Amino acid sequence: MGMLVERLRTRGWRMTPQRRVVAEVLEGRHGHLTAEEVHALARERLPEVSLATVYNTLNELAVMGEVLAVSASEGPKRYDTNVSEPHQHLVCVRCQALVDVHPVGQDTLGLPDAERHGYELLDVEVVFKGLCAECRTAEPERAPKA
Amino acid sequence: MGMLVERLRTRGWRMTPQRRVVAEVLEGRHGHLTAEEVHALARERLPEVSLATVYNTLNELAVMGEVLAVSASEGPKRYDTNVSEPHQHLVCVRCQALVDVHPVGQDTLGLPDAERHGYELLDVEVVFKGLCAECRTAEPERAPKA
DNA sequence: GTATATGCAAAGCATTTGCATTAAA
DNA sequence: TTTAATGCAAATGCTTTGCATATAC
Repeated sequence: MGMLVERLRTRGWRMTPQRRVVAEVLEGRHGHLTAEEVHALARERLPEVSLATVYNTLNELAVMGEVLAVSASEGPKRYDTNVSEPHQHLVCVRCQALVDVHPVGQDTLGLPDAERHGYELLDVEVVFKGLCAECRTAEPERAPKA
Repeated sequence: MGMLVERLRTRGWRMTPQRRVVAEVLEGRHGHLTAEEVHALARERLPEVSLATVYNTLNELAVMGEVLAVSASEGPKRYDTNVSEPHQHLVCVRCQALVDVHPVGQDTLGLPDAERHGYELLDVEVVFKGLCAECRTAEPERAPKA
């Protein structure tokens, strides 16, 4: 059984079959799944699990910092299980395929005081946009990829 | 009358009262308005204009590059009229107040080949997240600000 | 036993769309 | 006169919520 499930239980998270199965799906696949995809995979193991519960669980995991909700400008949110390693995203503008890229230009993290407008700076989100290899050649539309 | 309206007409854009009024609202206010806000302001001048038309018009302007659709992770899209000057955004995570900040760490625009995963790079979006001055002190929730 | 999670179905929000009507060119 | 834009209301896609039931602790 996964470390994620352990960690959550020790934090006093009430463990149910539904929550366990969601945690296991996330732990198994390191990807960028949508709520629907998590739901589909969770159902393979536990057919009764509802989409509402998947959403609730993903939101809780996000609050606990165990998962990162990535909102591409198009389409549904993706849930990123890679929370330990700092990274950024590269998204295909055509098919929404998403990959992790690793910090280059970390210096962007600094915004000079003169540019802070009184804000307390918490984070920077950097999203690279492009066309993935398949979309550079293909004509027809494709389904999004994790 | 604004230069925006002129420019659009010379590009062969069919000019209607609705479109003109939307263009004028955008030109008057340099801000980051939502579609609803644009609609409200447009109605002050032309009460019959519909929300659907505002959406259609904003989308067309975005395709023409006259406006930039900014999707904050929370809430509706903001339409940014500042398209000439390269800049980035700083968003309050609490009230969604949004300000422009000016390119620092432009070098982020480069993603080394080794990190490109076969993608053709088109753009980078950099969004700084923080707490605005008001939210740093205030307790109660506030309405979003342009 | 009690607090909390679940499933369902309905509501929500932002946005798009179909279609008959109207108006710009 | 032709081609395209409008308004409306309904449909869409994603996500949240209310509430009665079920269940982990």
